[in-house]
Amino acid sequence: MEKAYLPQNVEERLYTKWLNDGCFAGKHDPEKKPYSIVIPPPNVTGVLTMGHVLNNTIQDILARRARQAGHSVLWLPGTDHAGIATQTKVEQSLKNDGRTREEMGRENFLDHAAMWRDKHGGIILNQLKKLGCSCDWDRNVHTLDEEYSNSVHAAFVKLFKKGYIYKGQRMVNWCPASQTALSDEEVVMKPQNSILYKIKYDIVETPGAFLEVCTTRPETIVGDVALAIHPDDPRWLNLQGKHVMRPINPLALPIIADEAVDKEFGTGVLKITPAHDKLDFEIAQRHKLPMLEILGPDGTLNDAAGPDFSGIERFSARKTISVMLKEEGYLLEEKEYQNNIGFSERSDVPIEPRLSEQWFLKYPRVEEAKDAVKSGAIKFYPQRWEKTYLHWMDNIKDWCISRQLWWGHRIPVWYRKGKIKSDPSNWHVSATGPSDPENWEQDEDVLDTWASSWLWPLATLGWPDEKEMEKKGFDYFYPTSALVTGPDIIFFWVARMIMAGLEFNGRSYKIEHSIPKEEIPVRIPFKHVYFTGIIRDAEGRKMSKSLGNSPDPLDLIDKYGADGLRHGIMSIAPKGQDIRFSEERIEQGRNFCNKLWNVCRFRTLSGPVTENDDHNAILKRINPSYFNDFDQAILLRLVSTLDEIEKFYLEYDFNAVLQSIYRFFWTDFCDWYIENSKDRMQQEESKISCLAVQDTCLRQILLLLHPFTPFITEELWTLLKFGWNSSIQTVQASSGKELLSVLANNGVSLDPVALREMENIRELVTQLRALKAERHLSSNKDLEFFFVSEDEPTTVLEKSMSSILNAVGASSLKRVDTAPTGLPATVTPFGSFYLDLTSGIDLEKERSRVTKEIENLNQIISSIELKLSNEKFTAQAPPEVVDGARSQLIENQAKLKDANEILSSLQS
RNA sequence: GGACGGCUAGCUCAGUUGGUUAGAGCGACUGGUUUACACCCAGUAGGUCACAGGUUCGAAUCCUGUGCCGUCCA
Repeated sequence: MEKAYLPQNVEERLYTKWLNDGCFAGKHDPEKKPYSIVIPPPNVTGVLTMGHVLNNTIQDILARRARQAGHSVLWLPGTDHAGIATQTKVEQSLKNDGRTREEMGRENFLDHAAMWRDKHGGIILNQLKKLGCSCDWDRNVHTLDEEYSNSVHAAFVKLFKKGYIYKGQRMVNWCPASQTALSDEEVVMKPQNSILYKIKYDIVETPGAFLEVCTTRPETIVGDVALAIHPDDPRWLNLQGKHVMRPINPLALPIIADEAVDKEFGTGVLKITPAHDKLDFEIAQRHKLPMLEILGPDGTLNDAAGPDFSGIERFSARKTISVMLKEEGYLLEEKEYQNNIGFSERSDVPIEPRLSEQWFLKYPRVEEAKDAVKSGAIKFYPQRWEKTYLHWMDNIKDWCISRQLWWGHRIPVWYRKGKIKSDPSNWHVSATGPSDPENWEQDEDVLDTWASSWLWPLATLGWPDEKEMEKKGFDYFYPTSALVTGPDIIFFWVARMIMAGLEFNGRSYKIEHSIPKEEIPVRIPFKHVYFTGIIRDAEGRKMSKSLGNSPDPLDLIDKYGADGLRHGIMSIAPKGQDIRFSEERIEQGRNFCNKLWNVCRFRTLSGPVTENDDHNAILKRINPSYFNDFDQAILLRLVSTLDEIEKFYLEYDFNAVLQSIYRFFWTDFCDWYIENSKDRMQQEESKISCLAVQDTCLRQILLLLHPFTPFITEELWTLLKFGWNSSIQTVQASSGKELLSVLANNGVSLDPVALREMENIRELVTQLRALKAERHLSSNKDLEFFFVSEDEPTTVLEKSMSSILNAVGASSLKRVDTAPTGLPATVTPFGSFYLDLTSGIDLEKERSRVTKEIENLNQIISSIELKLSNEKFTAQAPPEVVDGARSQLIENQAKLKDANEILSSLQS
């Protein structure tokens, strides 16, 4: 074996082997329990980010652990088409060649975009392979695949027939950059430093009188159709029936009263621009006011804004108009004002509320979707995200699902040529289209990408095609076991998938029928949702391309290995908390792998590994006559570690799992057990037995680690011959109970007392090492210690003497009747130990050290005494706590006595 | 404005229904080529558990309030 672990020698070779062996195929196997996960589909043209690394490592851990547990596992991979993002990129590349999509035409553009996708797409899938992800690649799905598209269309048609999809002229969030409508969820509110303009509107009927109106958007004045005031406002009575003159493009506008006006804002008078503001639109509808549209789709003012402004971009129009108002004396005041403006999530430009004709979806199964989570049919980890989910569900509004794009699923609605489009009797709605296509034209719009990916767990398993569902094992794998995703898409995706699952799954699809409660658990798309944290940089900022603070995971894999990266990222990912990334942690992941490699290497150097191929074969080599406290203690720790880890997995507490493995492996096994084994390797019989215990531990360690670090564990599994020609992938770590019973079957029983004794020995060794280290004698192995002890702890000591001497680096521990004077000493669970030094002792320094220890003990003792003297404590606290305090008092008093004796031995 | 999360050692974080002397890793410092591992080993220092009240025999942990940081919603 190499002296250091070299992942590049292992990872690619093993991954290829796994693929060739078909280890990751999700098969319908009635003998096994199913376990399934669908990947949150990344953007097909995206590249791997640290967020993906975290998210997919977790999924791989779940998949691999389930495989080890004997489940038939399906981890279904795929990508989505990311409508706006991809189209924007493709259009940008066209623009660089001096072309536009409009001049290419829809068909050509889509061909071009598909080619572009095939060229740049799928990179991320190969990156996931590098990371070791055990996806069933043969099942890879893309949202624009024909089959997937069929299910998107089928869902649309079903919902349309049910009356849940409708077309309407509504206020929508318009993105002037991508020139499409967006859903409410795609709008990000940002606080902005704006200017609040106070503008004078002359009252037509009363010359010289005027109203003051405040607005941050003076450019919309040319779209004003009225002014509004609250009916409770006392001024309203005087103004009833009167008109004001619009200061730009002069026109007499009515003054109206509406309860929606905020009396507190500005002057309490609101200008009504119905085509460009949500509230104004509602008010205008109530008062039957005209809709005056003054902005075009690209955010420039149009002809309706008048010849002075037509063609001017919205923000320069704002300047132009405010200057005009000022010059003409209509601008009364300008002041700085902070308000929230909606920005397009994609293009990062302010969205424009715009009146347009769009397709909307009334969400199905809202109540059932809430119930599914409330009742625990779907569990969120951490649970607190339920609140966020339910709050959104409580305030749910119809979803604008049409997008003015070409890249996506075209809406399956056709209009009869030459007839009025707005009349539904001229519509054809079907997944396959009309039989006489020459007489129809299809709707120009495509669906929101989320309106395709909300079907992900259904459609990837073949829904709604019965044959495909059968082939893909729908009934076997659905509902999926767990979903791993970020809380940032809880509305976009998680909530919508739940509703889609409830709506579409089930053979008994009936229109307008509510779901019986008992059907909820079979219709839901997943049982558990695990929300990861968001990866931030060392300063706590989100990782982004523009900041350049995101490391390339592939570079990290080259540097530290995929296992190192996986281990590192999992070690810094606390449950449900955001994660501060630091490369040092990944380095530690690599170091961990190297440590594992080396301890296994040491194992191969210590003796043959020929009898390792099954658990019993290993345990049979344990010889009870050479089975000592060290063996007892490490196996007891192994048992408790196995139990602990099982518990942590149930809570999806991966961080705790890893910590638990780390402590057992590094501290208990390497630092104590292996170190103390070295002594026992001298004799053949004790060596054989000791190596059997080592192998027992290593075997479980590899099994436990395999989900986290699949490559190195598989490699070592083979090198230590734990499986006769078989992979680690389908072998499960024992539970504590199982291990105890299999040990018992092989004549090994464990006594918990050993663990306590081992703790005492550890404390002794540590103390003696410290005594040496403080005097820079740690490399000196010929030192002797004297010790004074009142009771007879020596059996424990004698039993482990050579290991202790080895660990401390001493030639002997000699019991003496009277304390030697003038020697550095320490109090241990086995009495006072004196370091035998003939020279170089600084008595003053020794005294101050012991004095400090005495002070510390006194403090502890007095606090326990205080506690015990409190009658309420002894009466009310649980007896075991009181007893604990008492025995602790005795222990510390004994230590104090020893320490005092040591101090007096140091008086010259 | 509302909701949620965080504040524990220099840094990153554990700390399970309140119960012994609050832990780990990294970093710092000291020493070390001991039959695997310097990607390592041994040891040392380092904490008013954000702050203020309260409940309790007992609070990092429960309650109330305040402050700061972050996220989401309006």
